[in-house]
Amino acid sequence: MDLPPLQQEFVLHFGEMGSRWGINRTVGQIYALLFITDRPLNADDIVQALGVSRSNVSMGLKELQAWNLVQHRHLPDDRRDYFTTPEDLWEIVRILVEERKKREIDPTLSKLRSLEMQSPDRPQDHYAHGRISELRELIELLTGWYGDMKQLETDRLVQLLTLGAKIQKVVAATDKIVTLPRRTKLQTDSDKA
Amino acid sequence: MDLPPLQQEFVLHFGEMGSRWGINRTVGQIYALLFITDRPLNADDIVQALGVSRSNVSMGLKELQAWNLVQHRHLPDDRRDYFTTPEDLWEIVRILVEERKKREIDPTLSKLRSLEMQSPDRPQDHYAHGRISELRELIELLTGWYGDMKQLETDRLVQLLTLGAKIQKVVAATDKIVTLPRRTKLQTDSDKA
DNA sequence: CCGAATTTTCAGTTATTTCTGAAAATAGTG
DNA sequence: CACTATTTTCAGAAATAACTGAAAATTCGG
Repeated sequence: MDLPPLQQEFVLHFGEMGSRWGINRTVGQIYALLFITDRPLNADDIVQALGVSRSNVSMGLKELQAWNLVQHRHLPDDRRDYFTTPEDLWEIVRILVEERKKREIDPTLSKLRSLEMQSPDRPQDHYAHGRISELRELIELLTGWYGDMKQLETDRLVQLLTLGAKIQKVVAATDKIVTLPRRTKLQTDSDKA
Repeated sequence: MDLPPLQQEFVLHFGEMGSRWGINRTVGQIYALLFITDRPLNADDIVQALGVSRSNVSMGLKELQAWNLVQHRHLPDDRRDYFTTPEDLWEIVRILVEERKKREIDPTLSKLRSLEMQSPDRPQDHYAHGRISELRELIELLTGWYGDMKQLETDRLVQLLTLGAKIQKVVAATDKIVTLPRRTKLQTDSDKA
């Protein structure tokens, strides 16, 4: 690998982290490299920086493009493809979450719903059925919330995140003023009590 | 695999999903099985249900224990170890997030901070330095928010999630009343404008 | 402390994923 | 359309991860 120390350590770290998230090491490294580099890079720049094969880079870029995680550029008087990451970190977060949802959450929700439909309530499936419903409800609650949050402009989102727990007081204060939607059926501590 | 259809399909699905998240398929299957089963299971029950080797189950359970994801039980007049998942789904979510944070986010934060320290501002590192700071700030904001949220009782949390985007109106309404903490340095749309 | 029941470990095997070089495909230029 | 630059594909090699059976370790009742 042919990179200055700061960049190298960064790239290696995200290569490692990537592999814990089911992302292959090289793909993680390519992304990290694009992320900390000031200008668009072409495939050969990446080959040189990371010391992996040209074909590996090609496959890695293809993967990143499938995830919408890199932007494609062309420089004047240069036929080669150049790549960058979005400047805006929040944009990156949004894309990551959105793609992950599309690939993992949505199919899981379909599967859970289909499982609830089929198998018309055999007694030995009772418990499993219940757990599947609970899980589906939980995921629906979380994805519903996410759907709301993703509409927000970055400014508002940062504001909410910064508020943190204080939000609770705001809500508590306005509890009786604002009309709350009906509660879900998810079991909560107070249900048990 | 020796399971009724509903259970089998559920278990297979989460085995698959697991592998996309860097969790090995068998571990995912074991957890899914414990999750939809009404009673604690011992290792041999799992061997029988999933059709994998005893040693594989032993290693899988060890992994799940390291992640705090299973509860350990003993039944009277039985020396074998029995395992279950928490009844409360929210508890499972909390554990998952907490462990993931411990293993992935916290080390990443340390790494980013250490990178910011070292390499005393060589000009060619300027951009990388900036990106690293931005990323660190973003992660700090998110983990700070998470730290706040995890304090909340399930009830309150569900309430907030259910409010969803409406929360924004509440905040907007009380914007001038509640004292907001200082804004972070993360770039936002309005900074650019 | 002995022996049976149970769990864990681990070296070797198998399966899966990643990576490479070479060849094929594609795209741009004159 | 031919030529060159560039990217993509893909079969096989290399690396990694998962899985197994057998043996070792542990636990517990007597």
